[in-house]
Amino acid sequence: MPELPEVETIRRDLEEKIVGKKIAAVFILAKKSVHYPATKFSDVLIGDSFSNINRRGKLLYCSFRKNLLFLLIHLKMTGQLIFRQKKKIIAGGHSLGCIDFELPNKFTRVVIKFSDGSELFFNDLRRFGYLKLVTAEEKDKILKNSFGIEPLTPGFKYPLFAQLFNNRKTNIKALLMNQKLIAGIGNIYADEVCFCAGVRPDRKANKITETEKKKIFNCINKVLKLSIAHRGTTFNSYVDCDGKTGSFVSLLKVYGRVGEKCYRCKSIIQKIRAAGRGTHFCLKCQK
DNA sequence: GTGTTTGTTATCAA
DNA sequence: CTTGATAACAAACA
Repeated sequence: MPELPEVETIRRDLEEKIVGKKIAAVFILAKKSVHYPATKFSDVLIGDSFSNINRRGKLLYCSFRKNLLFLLIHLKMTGQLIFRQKKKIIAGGHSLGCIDFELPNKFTRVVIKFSDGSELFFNDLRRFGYLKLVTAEEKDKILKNSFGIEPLTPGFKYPLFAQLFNNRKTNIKALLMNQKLIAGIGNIYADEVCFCAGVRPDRKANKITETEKKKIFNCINKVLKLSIAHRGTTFNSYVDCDGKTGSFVSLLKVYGRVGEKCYRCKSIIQKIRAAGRGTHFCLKCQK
């Protein structure tokens, strides 16, 4: 379940690993995962190279050196982007510079092969994610219409954030997960931010006090930054571009901890359904 | 066989 | 028109 910290980790990895490398071949193993005619998709990419890897919320968008189209990548729930250097076979049959699982595997949907022999694998168990080619105009339209304030940027200022609460009758969890209001927060970080701020996730947005709003604002910055520093949360299928797990899972305070003791007050973590999602919180620490 | 997992969109209601 | 709540999708696992 890649959210902002996981997608940002992948973005930074890709920037380092694939930018400038010449694309030699593209293999589309699942047509559904590519939102563009398959042969044309390959034609556009082959011979070109990535020039920039950007992110807005949970969406990656990449530009190319030559072609003017943009590649949008959404991992949805189970998408992975794994980069593998060319296999180096050494004496004894072991290989160097490889991750410890087989690629491609049965969840590999697209493979992009570079001219130096390295490969990028798009794996997606649930097939919700996609690779999509769009024009600059389409890209701009999507970025403008689909996303609200971007956390961790200079534009993420408290007064702007506080405005989102005005006259909103929905609960704070739904507000935090609404991509058109704030970009990048999903189910895990919505729960973690609410715990950090001491606010129950099912509280109505328009009943949240000024002090609480400030706490929520600060907690968004704090939680997301800390998670990025730990290369994200691996709960189910998320891995970085080396196929490695993120370690923020060990710092989760409430998500996935139903029935366990709150680290802060020792009372039992509750689980309810809010905004249509499994929602975790501490009765004592969150009001 | 059943319930659960979630990012996003579709749909319907107010 | 806006907002909100809910279902649906997909696929695997316990």
